[in-house]
Amino acid sequence: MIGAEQGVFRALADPTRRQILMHLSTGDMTIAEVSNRFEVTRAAIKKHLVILEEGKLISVHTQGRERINKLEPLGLKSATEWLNYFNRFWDDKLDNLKSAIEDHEDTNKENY
Amino acid sequence: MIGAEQGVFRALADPTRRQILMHLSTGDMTIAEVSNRFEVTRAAIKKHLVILEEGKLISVHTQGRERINKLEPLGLKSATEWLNYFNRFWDDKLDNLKSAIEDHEDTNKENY
DNA sequence: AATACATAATACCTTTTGGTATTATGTCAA
DNA sequence: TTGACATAATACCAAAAGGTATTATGTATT
Repeated sequence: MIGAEQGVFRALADPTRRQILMHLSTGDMTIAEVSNRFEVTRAAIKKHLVILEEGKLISVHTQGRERINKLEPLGLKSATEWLNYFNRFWDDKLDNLKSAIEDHEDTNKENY
Repeated sequence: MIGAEQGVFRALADPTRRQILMHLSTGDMTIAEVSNRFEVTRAAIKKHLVILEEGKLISVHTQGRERINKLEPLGLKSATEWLNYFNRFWDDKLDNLKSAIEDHEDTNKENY
């Protein structure tokens, strides 16, 4: 539960990086191919790719003079698990509320 | 699918803020109660709480001279949904892989 | 070997972020 | 009403983030 997710949440914090992940979900791309899909410089995109790599959300494979960037969806696991803690928490609250309502209904019935 | 999740991802990017959410999952707290659980200043915690509020992950209710901070787990919904896109994506890849293997096995059988 | 090309590395700039310290405001309680 | 207390607001600082421009490096291609 504790703390290996920092790199992932940091990587996801920037909208450009989230869009890069979306693009990479349609197929592997070189830096040039990624940056063609954005207005910013290739250098800026490269920085984003490094941060995504540090967060283990993508892997990079050198192929001649090109570097292929590949999505690693399993890298999102720690973030997903962290969020699930709260989703469970919320579900429990709803269950408790439901039980409380049912109990109340039962109580009412007893009054008749 | 597109873009209301920025506030949430921004809020989740800081480890102190994620810890605050964890603490609030055990019960509502005033600013003082939250900041007692951290080394940093009350003012710093207050700033984090504002960002969490902007991301709709908590709500704040004034009660006399105190302000009660309350977790809003539903605020995590957009982030969860965003991540689910990739979880689905990953599941599909696994399914495809599985089909491919099964197809290959079938092909092999046909050869006997 | 020479040149073009994809990427890396460096330097630099501006804005945002996370933090402290200090002062102000509003509310409770004697 | 006056003092104590919880929070707000402001000013300020250092570091990190996001970006550009420029130069360097390594790989293909001719």
